[in-house]
Amino acid sequence: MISNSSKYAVKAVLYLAVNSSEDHKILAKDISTPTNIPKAYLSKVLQELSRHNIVSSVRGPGGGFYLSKENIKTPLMKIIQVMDGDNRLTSCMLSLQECDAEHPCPMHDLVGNTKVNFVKNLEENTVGDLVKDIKAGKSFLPL
Amino acid sequence: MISNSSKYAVKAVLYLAVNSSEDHKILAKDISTPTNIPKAYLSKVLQELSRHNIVSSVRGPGGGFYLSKENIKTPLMKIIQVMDGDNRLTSCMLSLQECDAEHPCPMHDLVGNTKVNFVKNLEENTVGDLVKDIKAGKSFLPL
DNA sequence: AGATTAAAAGACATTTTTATCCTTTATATG
DNA sequence: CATATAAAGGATAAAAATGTCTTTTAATCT
Repeated sequence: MISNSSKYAVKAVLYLAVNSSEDHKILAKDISTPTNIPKAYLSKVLQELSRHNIVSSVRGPGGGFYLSKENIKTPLMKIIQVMDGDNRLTSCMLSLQECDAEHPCPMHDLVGNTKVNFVKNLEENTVGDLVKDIKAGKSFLPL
Repeated sequence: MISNSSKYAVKAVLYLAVNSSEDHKILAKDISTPTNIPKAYLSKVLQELSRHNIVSSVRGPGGGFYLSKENIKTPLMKIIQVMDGDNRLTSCMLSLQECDAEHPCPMHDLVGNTKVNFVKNLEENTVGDLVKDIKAGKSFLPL
């Protein structure tokens, strides 16, 4: 569905959203351990996320990763786009060029609405929205 | 969403469903050309599909691939399961073990219903169902 | 300034996916 | 039976995804 890298990215961002702040930054290794994401690979993921302003980072002593107020407003879709590219979720199920509602491929209607809803949800919901659910006990990040 | 191999598989099966029959078998290379699937790779895909009774094949002169009456009843989900395994579409968005309706991960509800519907559609619809749509002009396989 | 800390960056290794090529086996036909 | 045909099977190659390691850069603190 989405790549491992995307899963790692979402997990790490949510972990930061729940546990970090501008004055409580978290080291890569301290995200790696509770999330079970290999440290070196996670570092690469965080680096990429940082480059796209999805997470914030500071080097040196007292440094680490955290989410700014801006970062928290990131739509989930952006995380997936950065890690997996634009096409993985949105492209035609058979990778045909001319596939749309008027000229659907054989799988289009089968998947069409549900996929569109899915992507819409990812675009409309931000990191902050998910954190609200976690804090309200509506969903769980087992760490 | 689904792998390239799955896309190739669905395309090839639909091509056979529309163009072949037990007394009009089609060679791998004659599927490869119109579908733009690399011949050698397609052969591997067809081999795998044949092994799982999703397509039928006969060797030697006059041989080739075709779909039997039974083959046409194959649910689309089976094709994807054979090529991509069981988990790609159905597993938790964050690959967490304990993620279900009662104990949802943060992305579960965001995607949950739409994903369940999607998989249900793939399970309920067969190759033959898609062919009906194609023949009725409701969808298009551009070949 | 020098030492230490931690992310950024680059190089490299492994695994999986995608793709190609060559040999073998089954089938049909002269 | 010999030959040609076409899928099955096996070996190999290239590309992408995943994972690791080392060096460099930026920041902090004596």
